Order: sequence, then C-alpha cells, then structure tokens
Amino acid sequence: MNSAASETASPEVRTLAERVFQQLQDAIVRGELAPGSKITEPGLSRAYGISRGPLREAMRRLEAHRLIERVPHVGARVVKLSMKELLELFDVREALESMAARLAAEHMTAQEIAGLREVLAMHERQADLKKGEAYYQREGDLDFHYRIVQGSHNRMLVTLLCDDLYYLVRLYRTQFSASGSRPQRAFVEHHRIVDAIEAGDAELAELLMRRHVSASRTNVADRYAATLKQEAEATI
Amino acid sequence: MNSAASETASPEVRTLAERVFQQLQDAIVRGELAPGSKITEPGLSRAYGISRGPLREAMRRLEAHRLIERVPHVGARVVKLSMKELLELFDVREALESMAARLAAEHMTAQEIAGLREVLAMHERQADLKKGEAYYQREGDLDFHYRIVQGSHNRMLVTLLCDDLYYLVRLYRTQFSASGSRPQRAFVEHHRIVDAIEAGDAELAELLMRRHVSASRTNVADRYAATLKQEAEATI
DNA sequence: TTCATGGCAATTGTCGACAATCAAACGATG
DNA sequence: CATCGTTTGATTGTCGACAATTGCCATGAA
Repeated sequence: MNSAASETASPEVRTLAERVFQQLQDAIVRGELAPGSKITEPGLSRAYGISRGPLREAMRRLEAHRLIERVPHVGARVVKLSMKELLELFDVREALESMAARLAAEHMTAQEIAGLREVLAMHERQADLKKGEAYYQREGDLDFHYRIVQGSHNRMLVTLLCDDLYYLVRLYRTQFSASGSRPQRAFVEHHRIVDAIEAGDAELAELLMRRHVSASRTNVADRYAATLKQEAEATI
Repeated sequence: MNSAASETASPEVRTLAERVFQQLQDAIVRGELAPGSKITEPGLSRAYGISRGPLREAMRRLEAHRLIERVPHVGARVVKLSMKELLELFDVREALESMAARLAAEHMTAQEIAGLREVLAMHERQADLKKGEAYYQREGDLDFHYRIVQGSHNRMLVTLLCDDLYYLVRLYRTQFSASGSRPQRAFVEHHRIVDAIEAGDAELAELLMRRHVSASRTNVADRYAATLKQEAEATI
C-alpha cells in the first residue's frame, strides 16, 4: 500500500479545505489564535498560502463546530468562552456522557473494557511518577471519557461528543488555563465507573458518570469563584 | 423600518448562501429531495439560479447538520436514516431533553410556563375537533418540546436540539411517513411534565421527560417491527 | 462471455477578479 | 467642543473559468 510513512501524515486529508480546517482547529484549541481575536480571510489566506475559496469552507466548518463566530458582512472571531457558557457545556456533557456510560455498560466489548483498564493503569503510573504535572493527566482524562463514549456504540453520540464538544472542552482548558484539580478523587471515580461498566450495571454506570461530571462542574465553578475573589482582593 | 411586509420574508437572510441553505434544508426535510438521492453542484446551481460558491457553503452547512453526506471528489447525497440511526437519535434526545426538562423546571419564567399551557390547550382543542388528523398534532408535539428546551435557558442545549437534532426528527417523520401514534397517552404525559415544571420539581420533570421520550422510542421501534412483519407477509 | 485496460465525459476542487457592504477616519456644522 | 454626515479603505459576498480527480463506457484480449 504505502511505501513510506511520511507524506502528508493524516490518513485522508485529500483536500486543501480539509487540511486548513484541521490546522486552524489545532491553532485555536492550542491557543495560538487568541480567543476573541478577529480573523480575516485575506490574512489567513496569505498565512496558509491558499486561496479564499477553500479557506471559507474551512471557516464554515469551524463555525459549525462553534470554534469561531461569524457575523455576515462583518467578519469572524475566535470564540471566547464565558463562564456561563462553560457551565452550560458541563450540563450538556453531564446529560450525554451519563447516557454514554449507560450504553457502554450494555454494549462495550471485553476487548474495549480491557483497553479502558489499560488507560486507567497508565494514569496511575503517571500520577505516581510526576505528581505535579497535571497536563498529561488531563489529556488522559479526556482519553478516558473518549473511550467510554466510543464504547456506547452510538454513532450519533460519538459524533456529538468527540467531534463537536470535546474540542470546546480542550479549548476551555487553554482559555482558562485550567490547572489540574482533584486528581485522586477523579481516579477513584474513574475506577468505579469502569467497575460498573464491566459488571454490566448500566444504571450504576450512568449514575456514577453523572456524578463525576457534575462534581467536575462544581469544582470548576468553585475554582472560578476563588479566582474572581483573588482578583478582587488584588485590586483593592 | 419596513414599509411593506413583502420582500424576502425572513428577518436576516442577508446572504445568498444563507437563503439557499434554508431552502435546501426545507426541501430535504419535506421530502422534496428524495433520501439517498445524489445532489450535484451544477444541478442545484442551475435549479436555484446561483453560482457554485454560495451553494458549496450551503452544502457545507447541510453536511454539518447531518442532512447530507459528502465524500471528497465523489459527491453528496441526501441522508437516508436507517432504523438503527433513528433509535440512536432517540437515545440522544432522551439524554438531552430530560436534562432540558430539569433545567426548565429550575429556570422557566411564569410567562413561559403560561405559553406552554397555551400550547397544550391548543393541542387538546385540535384533538377534539379533528381526531384523525395527526399531522398538526405532530407539529405541535415538536412545538411543545421546542418550548421546554427554550425554557432551559441553556444556549448550548437549545442550539444542539433546536438547530441540529430537530431537523433530523422532522426528516425521520417524512422518510418513515410516521403516522400519528398514541395521542392520548402523549397528552397525559405532556400535562404531567408541565405540572412538574410549574411546581419547580426538577427531578420529577426530568424523570417524566425521560420516560416520555423513551416511550416514544419504543413505540417507534414497535411500529417499525410491525411494518417489517407486514411486508414480510405481503411477499409470501 | 468475462475481465482488464484505456480513454472520455462529468463533477469536484481551486483560483483570481469584480461587486456589495460595513467600519472607521475625516471634515463640516451647530 | 461635540455631533452628525460623508468619504474612503478594507473586508466580505459572489461569480465565472481552469485544473485535478473520479466514474463510466467502449474496446480488446483471454
């Protein structure tokens, strides 16, 4: 099939619009394009060395994924998540991911469950080695949730969460420079969720995932409140 | 502001791409474009009298809304919902709408609740007058759910359900020529949900909505199974 | 008859240019 | 000096044309 492993890397990025879409998506999620900053078509066109045609299609897709906001005849800017919208996102995640956990408990294969345990073990190892570095762990956290969603075997759910919402979650982590937060408790909760899934206890898996996401939500909200308070004290 | 009420009707369809997007969306949902049929850019370009540029952007948006499926360098065709995907859609709706009901019970204003009761009363009147005609009722059913989602005051939830998934629901109703189905029970369930919302009982509202959507799901599945059986007998 | 191969037509992807629209800078006027 | 209208500059929306890729069809060989 493929003689070498180089080439254009990704599996099927046949079109320019597709490639520049992924590049822009990455740039936004990684914070290289500042949130709220205005992006112009001629500017990006020059920066990426392509015409405005494919670029506009890429921007349409970014808009559909809620990574940029467009106003007709005015322009587009990178989304700037407010705390309100972030909490909204958590509500949606709570609803969808608890459903995903329920379906995962019903449909996940033994092989998929084994892979899930593997991920969990790797997290534990990392937590032992470098206790401070929360970055890898956070990426791994997303990987954990990712696998459960995939385990639901519900294509629509997978698309919604993995293709749409998870990019927003990652975007939040860069925009709010989300620090680690409660690793031990999260580990325990993850373990219990996997146990429930392995036991085929759909109701329990759903309940635990719901609590897990909800706890994460309140944790974020508390942290944000603390940050606000801290800023207020600093300006006194 | 506006001297006459004619013009191009819709409030802010300033761009050609926006207009043709809505027209295509309507045509697909209403079944005028057969499901599974291939749509070509030159064809639609001629049919709607516009260039391929705006048309491609409209098609990108249709793809993002899962109303058409595109393959690079090959073409696009109108989605053809399978029963599996339809049941998946119901699972997602169950998760999101139960959450919406919970939030609605917490955040809906007295005015919004009054509007909801109005919708319910209108349904009852219609059910009394023309008992057979289920079409209006089905549209009204969507209106009922629509208002509760809006009442959640969660913008992300509103976008997901009203802008994305409800078009798929309507598409299913045309593609499967979904007949009325269980009007009385649905009425009762609707009433109880509104009661719970008005009482501010979030947990109950969530539970009732979950059951409501779930019951609708099993109803659809049963009907489909009956249809399959009927077809099998016809071919004997 | 069936399968492989080559060419051909159609469609998609991409580009550059023109027209419509908006935002801000500038100047005029009360 | 503030406010409003005008003008200018840039950006977005739209269009037609060219290049690249795909699928089909005919032709020929096994």
